[in-house]
Amino acid sequence: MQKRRYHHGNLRQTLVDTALLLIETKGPTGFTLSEVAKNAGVAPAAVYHHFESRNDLIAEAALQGFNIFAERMEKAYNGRQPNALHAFKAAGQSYLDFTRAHRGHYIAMFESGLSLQRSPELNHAAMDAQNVLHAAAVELSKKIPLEKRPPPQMFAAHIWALSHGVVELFVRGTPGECSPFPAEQLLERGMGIYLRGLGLIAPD
Amino acid sequence: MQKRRYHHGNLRQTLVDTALLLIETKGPTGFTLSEVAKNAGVAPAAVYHHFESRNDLIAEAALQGFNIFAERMEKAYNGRQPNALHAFKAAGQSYLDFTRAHRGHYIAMFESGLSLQRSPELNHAAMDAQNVLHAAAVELSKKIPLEKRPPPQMFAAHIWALSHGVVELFVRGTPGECSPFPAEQLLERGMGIYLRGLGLIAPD
DNA sequence: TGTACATCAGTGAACGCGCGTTCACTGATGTAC
DNA sequence: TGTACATCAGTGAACGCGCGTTCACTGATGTAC
Repeated sequence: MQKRRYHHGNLRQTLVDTALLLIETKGPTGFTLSEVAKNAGVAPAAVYHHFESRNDLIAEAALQGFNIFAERMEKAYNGRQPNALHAFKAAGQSYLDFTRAHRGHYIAMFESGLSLQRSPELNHAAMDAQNVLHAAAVELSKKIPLEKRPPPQMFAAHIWALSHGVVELFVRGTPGECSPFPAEQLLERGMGIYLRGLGLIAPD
Repeated sequence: MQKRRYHHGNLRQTLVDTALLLIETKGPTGFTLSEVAKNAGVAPAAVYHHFESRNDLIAEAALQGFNIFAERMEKAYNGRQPNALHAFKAAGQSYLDFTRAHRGHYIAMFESGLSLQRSPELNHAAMDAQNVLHAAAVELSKKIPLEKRPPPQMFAAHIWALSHGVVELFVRGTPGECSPFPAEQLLERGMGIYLRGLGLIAPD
């Protein structure tokens, strides 16, 4: 690491990364602007050259999170061609992977209490992520007989809710609960049972 | 309302109720001890005659929440005899009802970040609530052929996760998302599909 | 029934702290001529 | 190539604020005799 100069060069992203680290260890309310600045080796006031406020910094972290998230889902979905069913399940599992690999982002996105309406960019990024799952659901629902086909948005919502619930209850310590089963297995089998209920997997 | 006397008479519970109201409007981090005291018409220091700290007050709110929650689940489950399937679904739905009717409690329980291990009573109350669902799952799983029967704890976890996910994503404003469907319907149909996948509902 | 007194549940003023934010500033950089 | 200068990205000290908590206190209550 070369000697610090007066001009940092990449302070904005450094601040985001530092904030993410702090969020991971202290939660969205535990981290402070001053501490972010200190850990980045910079005066608190310097932050204001790059962000309007503390919340603006969190929002940027969340924004980057949604982008990474959408990208991962997309990749997971496209990678496992040609079987649409496998691809769909892979997209669900990537939800879990993401929360593990990007805890800070996840917290900023879903547990920091910031509104997705706070900026058009943020809202757009969130929608993008959601749309990957929607598109996958639309694709998959073509294989369900028309008369027993639920709206694709609905079963995308089911899978999302199941994934999110598994994460909140059994991955993150939120209620201090430890799972009786590994989260991956829990989600995998949950999705399996659900998809069988839709008639997408043979009853055995 | 009669004139306030020097001794309140029921301050402890009043403080809890006041805190719940504040939590509902401001979230678990937005409410302050001083404000609770003020809204209860009492000096901040008075709180310390009833609670050790701010967190202790939140924990009491959460404790009461788990008790109410367990009671409701129990009632929903027992009420709809004799059909075990209906009873199970009712228990799931009561999760949703509870979060609507007791938003403050719900937030204190699941979104305040306090550990369930902080006191044996709290932990016990949380377990009680969970056990209602477990017992229901055990009962219901008897109707599944042995070889395709998942551990009852697992499918209790699935239902819990699904309910929790629906609440977090589509009832509470957490990600600022508004649901494309009413939450009740979403959960109802989600559980339906899942239970069909288990072979507990005829494929129609 | 009346009095003395221990106990309890409040008061109100104050504290130390650390937060987010502002301010006038200064050092470094890039560009026009 | 050298100089003047506008612009940018930092500094560091200070601010006002409101928080959780503590303290010595006082008024009300209940009980023993």
